[in-house]
Amino acid sequence: MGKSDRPATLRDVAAAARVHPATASRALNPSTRLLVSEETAQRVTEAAERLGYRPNPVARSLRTRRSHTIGVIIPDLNNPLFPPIVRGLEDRLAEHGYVALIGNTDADERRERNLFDQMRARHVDGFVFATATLQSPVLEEAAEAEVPVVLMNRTAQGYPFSSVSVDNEQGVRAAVAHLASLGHARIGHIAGPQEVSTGVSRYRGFRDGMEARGLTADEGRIVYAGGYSIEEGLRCGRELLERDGGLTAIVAANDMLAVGCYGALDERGLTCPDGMSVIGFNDMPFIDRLRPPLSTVRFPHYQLGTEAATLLMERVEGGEGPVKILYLAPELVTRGSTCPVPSDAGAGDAVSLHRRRALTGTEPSGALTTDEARSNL
Amino acid sequence: MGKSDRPATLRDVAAAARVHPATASRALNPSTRLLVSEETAQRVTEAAERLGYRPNPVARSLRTRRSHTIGVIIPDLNNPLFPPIVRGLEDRLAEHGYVALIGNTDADERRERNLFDQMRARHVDGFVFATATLQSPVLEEAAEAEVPVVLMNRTAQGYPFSSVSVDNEQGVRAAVAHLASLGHARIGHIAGPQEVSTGVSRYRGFRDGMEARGLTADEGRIVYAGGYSIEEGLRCGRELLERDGGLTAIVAANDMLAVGCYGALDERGLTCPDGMSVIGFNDMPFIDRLRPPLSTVRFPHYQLGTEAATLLMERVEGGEGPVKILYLAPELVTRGSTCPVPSDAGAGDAVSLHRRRALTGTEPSGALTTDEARSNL
DNA sequence: TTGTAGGCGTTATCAC
DNA sequence: GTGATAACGCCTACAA
Repeated sequence: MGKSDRPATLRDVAAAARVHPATASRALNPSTRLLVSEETAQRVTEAAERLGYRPNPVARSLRTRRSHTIGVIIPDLNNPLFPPIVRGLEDRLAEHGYVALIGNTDADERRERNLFDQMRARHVDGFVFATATLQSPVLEEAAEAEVPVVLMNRTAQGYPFSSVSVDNEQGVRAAVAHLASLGHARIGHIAGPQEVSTGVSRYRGFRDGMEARGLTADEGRIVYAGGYSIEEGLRCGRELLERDGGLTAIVAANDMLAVGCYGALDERGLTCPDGMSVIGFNDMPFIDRLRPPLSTVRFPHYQLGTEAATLLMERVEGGEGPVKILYLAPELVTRGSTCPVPSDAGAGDAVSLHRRRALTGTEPSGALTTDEARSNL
Repeated sequence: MGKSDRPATLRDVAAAARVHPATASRALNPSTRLLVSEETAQRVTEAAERLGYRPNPVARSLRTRRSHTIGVIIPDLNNPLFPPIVRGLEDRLAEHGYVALIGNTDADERRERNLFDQMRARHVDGFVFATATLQSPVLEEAAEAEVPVVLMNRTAQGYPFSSVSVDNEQGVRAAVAHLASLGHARIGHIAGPQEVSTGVSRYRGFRDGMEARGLTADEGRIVYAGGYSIEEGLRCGRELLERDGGLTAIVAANDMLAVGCYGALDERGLTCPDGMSVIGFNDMPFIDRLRPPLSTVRFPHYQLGTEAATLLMERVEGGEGPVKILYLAPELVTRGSTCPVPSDAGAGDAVSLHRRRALTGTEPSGALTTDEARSNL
């Protein structure tokens, strides 16, 4: 180990190995090691070891214009969906020697712009955006600057960015099919914000899913949330219940909205699922411990992060290459928040309807799981 | 804005302002601006503005040996307790122009060591540790290296580090007092890991709280968790229930353990709170939505983060100064997981006991809150 | 008040 | 294969 209090520098190593610093640099750098004789390379490596040499990443960055740092911009780390995603991202980045700088926008465009500028100033080598909106000045700017970008969870069209997201249409179609198979016909939708891809595609999945079952997706039974928050879920849930229309089930565009919706049901004295079936999207951590455990659409959070990191690394390290649009398959998880429609309220006997569906084999596309085993751990 | 594709450098600004780069540097740097004439300072600032000049932080770091980066080492971002803490930390750091590098140890000492080394290699200006154990080689090393460190949430003695944590004893004493006032006498404890300060001090709070009420903290009613996980809570809960001993209430050293304990109750067919009162610690996000909503001990998560950041900034920017040990006050939050002991099981009528307490004014120290208003949002 | 010079630690580009 | 040199962009004694 280095005895002096100043950490060993490349010069020190070079001196100890009796070579020029440039040679030491070559010997220590995997990609240039072959330029130097095996013997001296050995000597240098040894000296480095002995002195406890650690390359100074700042100096290296200055020279190579690579910070080995990635900017990750998300709406809010407090949303339980993001921690596992971020961990996947960080773990995969770490394998490549990169670290993440996390920024929260709180869905504020100004904050997002600000974070982007700050991170650019810090010379990050690329960005992962989990905040894309359909029209986004920041993405525009990123495209112009030709900085490597990957979109995660949310997508945007018209940009030359790779992306990883979930097949939202399929997920919501499966959710609707599940409700339909339980006999529900009057199904409401708390739609996500329509300036965000997930909001749009889940809305589309809802309409398609209804249509596929011969049900009508009445606009009177759709309320649009301004954001994916519990508060908005509460507001929209209230509005749906006020409008009434004999709803027996609600498809929320994500779990946070579903949680808010639970609150609205409570206020009305309605119990879930007997009084109203509710289904969410994301299967975020702890959502299986609510009262009742929420039926929802799951996707692999951690993998969303790792895949995003991999796509970005391809861009950052590999240079040019095809833009990739990656979708992860969702999976319906049925829990306690959905049940057959009460026989007096539905358009027929739920159980027999259920049987009929099962017989005709019209089960929803997409995998289906129950997780009784998991729900108590 | 800069027209060339290469970002403007200090030289460019100097050239545009017709001064020497050194002068430009002085003019742009707040702390040296007074060394330059107001007129030229003006000219330089203007030129910088016009060229869209952004100082290169990498170059600056190389020169000043300051990365304006802080290493934050936590057990696991997936623990819902940490996101709000991390946000507080990041927000406060951002005010000082610093950013955080987050590292997760998963309670693995090797990973912690590794993260510490990686971050040191990246020349972070300081560390926040939320992973301190009573005997910690990494902290030892940090102390030797004289790198600024602040301990957060968990503390360790014998190190010259400032710390922010919660008055754990007081919190648990309040929890015990609450249970006692409900008539509980045979109270069990799922203790946290005893190599961590929170585990020890909450255990101590439990013993003291029992004693203060004239109750016995029987070791037979205490089980020690190996970590703050749901799994360990489940295991310890099972063990407590197997041992039996006529428990009517359980104090868990944190919310995760309490959640696991819920699972153990389920297995036994016990309902909470009638069959068993349970109380946790942390009031982590979403814990108020469990079935039943968990009574727990709350502390301000976000502020824990901001205070840690402030303490670290004092060290990093201010240099020497007194070590500060800061405690945040906890607050008991009573929800649906605690109720009076059933009259046939307890050592007397719960309600009358409750009344007696109320009359004699022996309420627990520490603030007490119920959050009916909050629980449904 | 401003300019000069040197260096932070590394690597790219020449020569030899 | 190795050495010399310069440069990445900035800051700061020191000199003028």
